[in-house]
Amino acid sequence: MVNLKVNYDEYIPLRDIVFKTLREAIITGDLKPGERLMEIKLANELGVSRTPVREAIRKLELEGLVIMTARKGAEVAPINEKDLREVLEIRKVLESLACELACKNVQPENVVVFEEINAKTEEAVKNERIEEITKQDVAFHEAIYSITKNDRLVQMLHNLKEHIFRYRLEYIKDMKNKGTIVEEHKKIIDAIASKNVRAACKEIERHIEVQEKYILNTLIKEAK
Amino acid sequence: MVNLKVNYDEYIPLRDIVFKTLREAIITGDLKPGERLMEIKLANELGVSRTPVREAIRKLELEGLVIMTARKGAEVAPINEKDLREVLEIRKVLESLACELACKNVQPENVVVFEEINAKTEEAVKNERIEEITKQDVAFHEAIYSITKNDRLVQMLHNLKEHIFRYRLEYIKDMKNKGTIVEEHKKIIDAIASKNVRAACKEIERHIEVQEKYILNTLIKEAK
DNA sequence: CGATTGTATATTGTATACAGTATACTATCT
DNA sequence: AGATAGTATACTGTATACAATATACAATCG
Repeated sequence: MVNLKVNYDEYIPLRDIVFKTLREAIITGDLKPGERLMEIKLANELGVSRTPVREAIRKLELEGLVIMTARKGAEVAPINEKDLREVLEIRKVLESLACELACKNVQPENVVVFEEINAKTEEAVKNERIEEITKQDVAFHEAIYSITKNDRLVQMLHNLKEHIFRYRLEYIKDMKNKGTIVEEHKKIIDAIASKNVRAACKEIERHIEVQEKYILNTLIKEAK
Repeated sequence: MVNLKVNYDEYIPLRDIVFKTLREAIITGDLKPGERLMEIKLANELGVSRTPVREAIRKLELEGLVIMTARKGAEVAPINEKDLREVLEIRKVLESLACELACKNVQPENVVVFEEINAKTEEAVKNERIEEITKQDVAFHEAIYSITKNDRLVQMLHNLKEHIFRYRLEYIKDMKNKGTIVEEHKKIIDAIASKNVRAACKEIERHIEVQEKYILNTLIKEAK
């Protein structure tokens, strides 16, 4: 018999496509903070009916990317310093937990992967390829997540990272800090490789704090 | 002029009512793990149309309380040891963060509130009033959250706690551990009152670990 | 001219209708 | 009898229709 498995993952409901599309638009800033999300308009633009749009908005609401006002509708959640601080405060302890779990589960082959990613990051930094730096940075953190064996944690970190992205796109353009990323990642890799939980947590927290500082600088600059 | 503020919070969309109703039903076990959530059936039972039911399900999906299968529908997420461990692992670090922030922000009057709640808990334990113990336990943790000044953290902890509730209802009935709650809370209060971050974190983590142990015991017993 | 009311329009909230797929059951064939 | 195909039914996915409310603008009154 031929292996003709009907791939169930193949079918993606419109609501999920709309959800991802809108989320992407919010994260990239295509939809600006405060901008209203009008169902009919979005439906027309996306070529679907209101139903999938509404369902997508419900999810965005729970993710905190849009704010609902009863009978008025949804608007893109504002970004501000308080929000950023809150998210990073949480992300810091969750990334730290991820590192702790990574220390417990790490295998030699994982370390190889970490180092490969970091080599690519270094390369990207040399060539000043910002897109690539971002991509590899994400890949690095994902690689850590993947060995935590805590699916819910991974999901939550994904979610938080998307929020950060709303800010980070600006920050990453600031090339001043690009050199330190590689070094910071190196320290984290070493700590995890040697299963040094304390050091790993310390380094990842510092790593996030560095980010925080740069992003806040950018925010303040923009406000001026 | 008369103060006739039209309370905007007064109006609650059906989808939110349905959402809360279904969530409650899942948490209390009224809707059992694995049970299918059929839209028409639920709509009829609740006396609404499918639309608000669907939107509520979308939110439950993102909260992880229901699992979607494309074109088949939603079913109540199963509860199992892995899920519980994952949630508690996360909750531990987030509660710990909450305590850390509480240490930073705590005022004398907050401590008074903590102690009042714990006195009520002790009273409830004496009278073996399980409902009341649960209520006061929740109030205690909420009281800590309320001084963290991190709204997103509070929201996430709320969410996690609801998941735990699916398990805890069983565990709290096990009266063996009821005595220790008051002591544990006392230690946490003292640590926060003296702004001893390290001790507060240690105690809250231990507090959650105790819970975890009891819940897991209950789960294993039930599996038999 | 400013304030207020009335009215039209836009938008959300909710219900319903229609289309397509999955599931269960029955009938048929071997 | 067991397997397969056919068919009816149930349910989700999507679109649309209708109702209620918010918003903006014009008309009216003082």
